[in-house]
Amino acid sequence: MPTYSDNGPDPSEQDTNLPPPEQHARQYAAVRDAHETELIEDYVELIGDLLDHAGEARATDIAARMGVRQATVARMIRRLNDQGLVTNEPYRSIFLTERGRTMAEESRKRHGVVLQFLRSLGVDDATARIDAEGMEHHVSETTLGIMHEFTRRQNNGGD
Amino acid sequence: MPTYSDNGPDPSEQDTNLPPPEQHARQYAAVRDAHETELIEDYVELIGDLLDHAGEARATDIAARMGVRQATVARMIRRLNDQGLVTNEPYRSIFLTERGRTMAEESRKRHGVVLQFLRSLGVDDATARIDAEGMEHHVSETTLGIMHEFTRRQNNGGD
DNA sequence: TGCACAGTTTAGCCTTGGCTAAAAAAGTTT
DNA sequence: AAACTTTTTTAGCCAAGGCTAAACTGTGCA
Ligand SMILES: [Mn+2]
Ligand SMILES: [Mn+2]
Ligand SMILES: [Mn+2]
Ligand SMILES: [Mn+2]
Repeated sequence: MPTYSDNGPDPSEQDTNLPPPEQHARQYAAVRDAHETELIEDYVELIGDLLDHAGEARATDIAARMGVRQATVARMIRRLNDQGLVTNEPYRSIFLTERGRTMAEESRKRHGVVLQFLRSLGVDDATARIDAEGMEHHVSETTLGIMHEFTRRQNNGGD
Repeated sequence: MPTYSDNGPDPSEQDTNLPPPEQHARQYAAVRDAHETELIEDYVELIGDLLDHAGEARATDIAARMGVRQATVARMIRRLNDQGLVTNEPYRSIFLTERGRTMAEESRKRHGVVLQFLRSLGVDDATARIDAEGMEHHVSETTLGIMHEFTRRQNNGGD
C-alpha cells in the first residue's frame, strides 16, 4: 500500500496539472516580494563585505562592484539611509547601522549556504557564484536548511 | 601534495575574499539580465499551460493566476504581441506564435527540472513550487544539467 | 429584442532602478 | 595657494510593472 494513497493527488499527475489559481498566484506573489527586497539586501551585504575587507565602503567601489553608475549608487545610499540601514555623511565612507549589520550578516550567511551547496553539487566556482547571486533571494528557510545539511554531509563524506 | 596547489587561491580563503571587481560586477549583471526576461517567460509559460489544460488563455484567468489586475495583464499582452510571442484579437483568447511556443516549452522544461530537483532533495511540494518559480530564472545551463542528473539518479535509486 | 453583467481595454498615476550631464566638494600635485 | 583630477551629489530622462477608474465590447437571459 503506497504511503501517498490518502495524501493528495497521484504523484504521477502532479506535474501535468496546474495548481489551483490562488496557490498559483501566491507563487508569483512570493517572487515579486523577493524582488522588492533583493537589491537592498545585495547592497547591504556588499557594504558589509567592503567594510570588512577594505576597511571602508566608498561609493566608487560599490559602483564598480555592482556594475552600475555612481549616480545610481548615490540614490540607493539615500534609500538605505531612509530605511535606517546605513549612516553616511557627504563625501565620506558609508557605514552600517545595527539593523544594517544584522541584515548584512543574514544575507552573507544565506549567500554562503547557497554558494557552497552549488559547489558541493559539482558546479564550478565562477558559475556557482553567478547562480548563487540570483538564487539566494528565492530560497525558503526550508530549502536553505536542506541545502545546508546536504553540504555538510557532502563535506564530511569527502574526508 | 594537494591537487589545488597551482589552481588559484587556497580554497579555505575562497569564501572570505571578495572576487575581483569585474567578476563581481558580472554576477550582478547576470541577475539584472535574468530579471529582464523573467516575467515575459512566466507569462508565456502560463499562457502555454492554460492553452494545454483549459483549451484557451483568457485575460481573466491569467490575471487570477498571476495575482495581478487585468489592466496589468492587458498591457503585458500588448508587450508580448509586440515581441512576436503571442497573437491576440480584441476580446478573444490569446494564442502563442511559433516563437512563443518555443519559449513556453523551454521554460516549462527548465521549470520542471528545478521543481523536481527540489522535490528530490526532500523539499515539500508547496515550498518547492514557490522556490522553483523564482529560482528557475537564475539557474545556468551548467547547474540545470547537474540538477537534472541528480534527480535522475535519486529517482532510479529509489526504485 | 433588449439589457445587465462580465470581460476587456484604455488612460493616467506611482515607485523602482537604470542612465547622462552638470555642479559641487574633496583630494592631489606642482 | 592654485590648478587639476577624482569623487560625490543633484537634476532630470526613460522603461518596467504595479495600481485605480472609466470606457467599451460581447454574451446570456428575461
Ligand atoms: Mn544577490
Ligand atoms: Mn516558470
Ligand atoms: Mn518563474
Ligand atoms: Mn529573481
